[in-house]
Amino acid sequence: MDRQARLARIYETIRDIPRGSVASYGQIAEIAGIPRGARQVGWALKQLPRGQSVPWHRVITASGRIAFEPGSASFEKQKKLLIEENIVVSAGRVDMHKYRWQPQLDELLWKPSSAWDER
DNA sequence: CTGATGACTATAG
DNA sequence: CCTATAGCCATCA
Repeated sequence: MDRQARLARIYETIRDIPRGSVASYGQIAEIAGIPRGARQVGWALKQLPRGQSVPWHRVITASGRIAFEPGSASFEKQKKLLIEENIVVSAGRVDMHKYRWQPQLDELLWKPSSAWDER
């Protein structure tokens, strides 16, 4: 799998995170078929062109923290986006037990689920 | 090829 | 909770 394909799979997986839920870098990597690729997910998001429809803010660390340095512009931006979808962010942290995305098997097998809504 | 880097993670103290 | 340590792995100088 080349770089482009990996980037595409990572972005697609993140697009599947429903509004109001979050996922960890490692979780996204696994679902995208890249075991132990947490750092690659972080790298992919850093490469993400602005204006792309990828909910990058729903990706946080496995411990429930926003990966950016607290107080930084990026940190505040992500916090704002999370709060906008009613996710509680306290001290830069999110309750993973409460908000962690738990995809069902059918969601993973049938990705373009949104396509059904279109017809 | 080599070593450094980092939007990571798990574990130990 | 915090620090240290060790894995991890694509990418880049």
